[in-house]
Amino acid sequence: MKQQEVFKAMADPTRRAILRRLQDGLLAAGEIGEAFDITPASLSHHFAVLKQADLVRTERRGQHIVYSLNSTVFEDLARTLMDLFPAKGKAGGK
Amino acid sequence: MKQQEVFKAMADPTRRAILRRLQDGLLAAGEIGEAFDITPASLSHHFAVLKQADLVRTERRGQHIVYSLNSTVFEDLARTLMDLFPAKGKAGGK
DNA sequence: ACAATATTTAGAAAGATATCTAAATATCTA
DNA sequence: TAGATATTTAGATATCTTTCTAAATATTGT
Repeated sequence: MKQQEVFKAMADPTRRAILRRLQDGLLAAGEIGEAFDITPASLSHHFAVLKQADLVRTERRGQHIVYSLNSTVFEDLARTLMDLFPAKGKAGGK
Repeated sequence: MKQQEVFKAMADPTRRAILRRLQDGLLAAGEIGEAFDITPASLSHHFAVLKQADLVRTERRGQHIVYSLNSTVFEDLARTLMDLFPAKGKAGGK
C-alpha cells in the first residue's frame, strides 16, 4: 500500500464522497460528478489522486470511463489504523 | 468524531509517526520531538492539529506536557473506513 | 523574584492543493 | 470522416500547510 498517497487521498471531503458514491457499484465519471458542484476537470483531478492511491480502478466502456472501488486498499488502511492503537496490536507493531 | 479534522491530521507522515511513538505510552512533547529533525515550534503545531482532531489528549505534569493517544477516535475512524467498503457494510451504510 | 527548562504563539516564507477555463484526446454514430 | 459526447491534460490562481525564527507563557528550583 502506498500509505502516504492513501492517507492524502482520503483527506479530501470530495474524494471521500466520491468513494461513498461508488459503494453502490460501478459508475462513470460523469455520473459521479452529477452529485457535486464541481467542473469535470476538477473531478478528473480527484480521480487521478484516488487512482494514484490505488483506491479506485478504472475501465473504459465505450465513451465512458467507469470507476469502481478497490476494497483491498481499504482493508489495508483499516488494518494500519488498527495497528496504530495500543490495546490491540501486540507491543512491537510495525 | 470530527471526521474531516481526523482525516487531515492523519494525512501528514510526521503526525502519524508521532502517533506511533505514543503507542508505547505517555510521552512529553520534548521526548516525542527527539525522534524528529524538526523544531519544537513545528512539533507544537502538529500537536495542535492532533488535539484538534481529538486523536491525542494532553495533561500537564510539572514543566512537561504529556501526550497520550485517544483510542476512541481511532476506533471511530477504522469503523468509518469499514463502512466505506462495499462487501461488508450492509447496503445503506451511513 | 530570577534564571533555567519546556512548550506554545505569532508572523513570515516556501511549497502543496483545489479549483477554474481552455484545449486536447478518445470513442461513438451518422 | 465529421460532429457530438465523455474525460483528461495544461496552465493559472487563490488558498491552505508546513516549516522556520523570534518572542511569549508556564513551571520549577535556587
